[in-house]
Amino acid sequence: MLSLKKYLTEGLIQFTILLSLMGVRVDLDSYLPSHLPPLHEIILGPTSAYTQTQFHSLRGTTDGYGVHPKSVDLDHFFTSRRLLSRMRALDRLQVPSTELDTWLVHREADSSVSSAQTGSSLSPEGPQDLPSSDSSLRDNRETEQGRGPDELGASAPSESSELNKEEIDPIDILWLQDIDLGAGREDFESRGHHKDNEDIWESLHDDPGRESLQSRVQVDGETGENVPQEGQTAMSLADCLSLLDDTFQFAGSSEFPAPESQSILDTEPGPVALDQTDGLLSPFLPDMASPLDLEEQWQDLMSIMDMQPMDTNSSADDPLYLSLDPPLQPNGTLDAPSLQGCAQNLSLFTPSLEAFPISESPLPQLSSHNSSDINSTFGFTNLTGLLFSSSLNSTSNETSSGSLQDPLGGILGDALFDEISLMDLALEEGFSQMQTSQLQEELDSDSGLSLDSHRSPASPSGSETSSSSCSSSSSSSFSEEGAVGYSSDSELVEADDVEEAGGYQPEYSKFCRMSSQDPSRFNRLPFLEHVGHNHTYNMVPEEPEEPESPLAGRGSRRQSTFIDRQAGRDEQRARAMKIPFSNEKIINLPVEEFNELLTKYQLSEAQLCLVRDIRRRGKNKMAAQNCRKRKLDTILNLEQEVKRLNRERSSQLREKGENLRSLQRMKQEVENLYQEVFSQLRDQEGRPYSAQHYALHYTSNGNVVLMPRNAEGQQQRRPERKDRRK
DNA sequence: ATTTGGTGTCATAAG
DNA sequence: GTCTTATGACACCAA
Repeated sequence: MLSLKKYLTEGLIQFTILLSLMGVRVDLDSYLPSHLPPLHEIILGPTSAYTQTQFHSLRGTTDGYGVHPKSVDLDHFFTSRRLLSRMRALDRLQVPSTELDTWLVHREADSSVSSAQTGSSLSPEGPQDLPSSDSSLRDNRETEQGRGPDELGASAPSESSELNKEEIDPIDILWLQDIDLGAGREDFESRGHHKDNEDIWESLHDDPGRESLQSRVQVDGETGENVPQEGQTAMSLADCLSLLDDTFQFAGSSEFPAPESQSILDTEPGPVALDQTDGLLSPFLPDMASPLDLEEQWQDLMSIMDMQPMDTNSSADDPLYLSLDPPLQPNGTLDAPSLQGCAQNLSLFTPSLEAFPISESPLPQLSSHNSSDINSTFGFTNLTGLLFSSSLNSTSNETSSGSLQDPLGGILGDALFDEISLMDLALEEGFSQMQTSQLQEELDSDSGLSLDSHRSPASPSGSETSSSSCSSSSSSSFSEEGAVGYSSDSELVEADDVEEAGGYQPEYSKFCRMSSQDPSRFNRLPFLEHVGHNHTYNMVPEEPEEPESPLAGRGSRRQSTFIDRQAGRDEQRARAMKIPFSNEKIINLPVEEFNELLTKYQLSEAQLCLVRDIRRRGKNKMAAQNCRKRKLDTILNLEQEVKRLNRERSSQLREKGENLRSLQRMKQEVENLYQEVFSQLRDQEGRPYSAQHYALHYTSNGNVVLMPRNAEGQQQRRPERKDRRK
């Protein structure tokens, strides 16, 4: 019975995987036996991300920053923060986070990319932004899903949620492996993709005057070279390339002023031909006699793109032309149906495309970027350059290895992924530098962090006036905030924040406790007033000139010090010197009123000196309190800034990983299309072309040219050669 | 006995 | 020149 259950469970899981292949999401957890872990744990293994830790409750507030360091609840808060800081210290490690469920799946696909994301995207997010475990989990997932399409900038289908994509991801890997093993080919051939492709093609080329598959077949039939799939495949390749070029908008790149997509693919209707020419180069040029740097390669490519149509010049050594006419709009852009058709076409050759809504979600997002954004985001030249250089590398390897079945295979297999890895590294470093500089800038520029901003004379002077005005009527307002005279930005912010202000106010009252020695606060309390005025005999004499109280020293030292602290030494001195007005007035009166007060009474020199000292010390005491509070606020602001930057960093790392993955998928599709086209090309004798000696190249007018590899090196330097089309 | 944080005070610079 | 404010440094105290 148990084995039967197990069998059924495994079958359910496998069935779910199959359903996910078809884009159907099945929640199998509800069907699983209760003793089994959830399905995602069965598939992915148990993750700490799903372990609901109650560390959120360690913070009473949203993130704990509302708690002032001087809060009476500070022990509790710092305990929480210590735990959290430990978790943050695990930045590079696996930190429990609800985001893990997204990235652990990708780890299998490309560990190089996702590992960095996993480490970095976790630490600052997760616990800090989670007010409670339950709601945080839900919120995070919501934000994750809600943010996903936005970050992709895509009109992603609603059913292709983030989770769906992640579920399909490993399946896509299996698909790719099947393709590599040749299994996928027969598979989708057996599915009758020919017919589908033809349908798609016909739908895209409903006008008989345009290039149709049949016409291509006819032309190909003349030479006896091509089968109908070639045209479709070639069109798919062209569409895909146009998509890529459209997507990345290489034309706008100052570094690599690539031609616009329509310049590449804008082909007037004409007979499809596998012409022979000798003069064209291609970004796919695999064989490079001499290694050129990317700039030179691009110049060559540009010269090719700018070539005018060539005059026909048939020769035995000329490379073959394969004219491709992608369904372009009059303006040269691909309309939505074209995209759809391209996606479907692509999906026929690369079933993984069905798994990834690449034509819908990533591409529009990427196309929204301008070239500088792309460069800044990816930190590399462009896809064409990548393909170019990578194909070069792969070809150079091919000549030695002899395996030329996959001219672009090196792109994904070695060179491109290496470059992506390097790019990732460079991005990582650049990002860190950028973030460091950004942090520096913000620390320098942020007024909330600048001490100078707090040196605004407004608040102290305002406090001075307010307290002085209050002091004229009563002494009640001295120890109020206005008397302290410091109001920081963070204070205002936290006061505005309902969640965070709660912890701050008690602290502020505690902070105000620092002014408990102030006479006004002292006088506000009747019993303390009584102590302050009537128990001076407990005062321990501190200054020799002050007359000793006859009862001094009689009380316990502890009691005297307590009273001393409560009353204030200056207060005691003032009483000892029989100063006829309160210390509060001495300290807080404006200088004019203070001088007027001094002139009102006939004071001795010692009394005058004491009064001035009291005033100086009192003001300095408040200044010191303000200064310390300002320091604390600065520390708090810095801490919040660090937290914000950590969140920003993880978000950008996550976005970078998504972009890299979508780029890799696009490259994979291009490579698949290339292989598809190349493998179906036939020479006059009906034999397939050897990848060792021939390679497909891409021209500016949308043609794909089959060129001998040995001629490429020669023609690389002859970009002025004119295009020839039949 | 030592450490640590809070507080007051002084000295000094700057506005 | 005076007053006020800010701040580093130091000492004291209590936990």
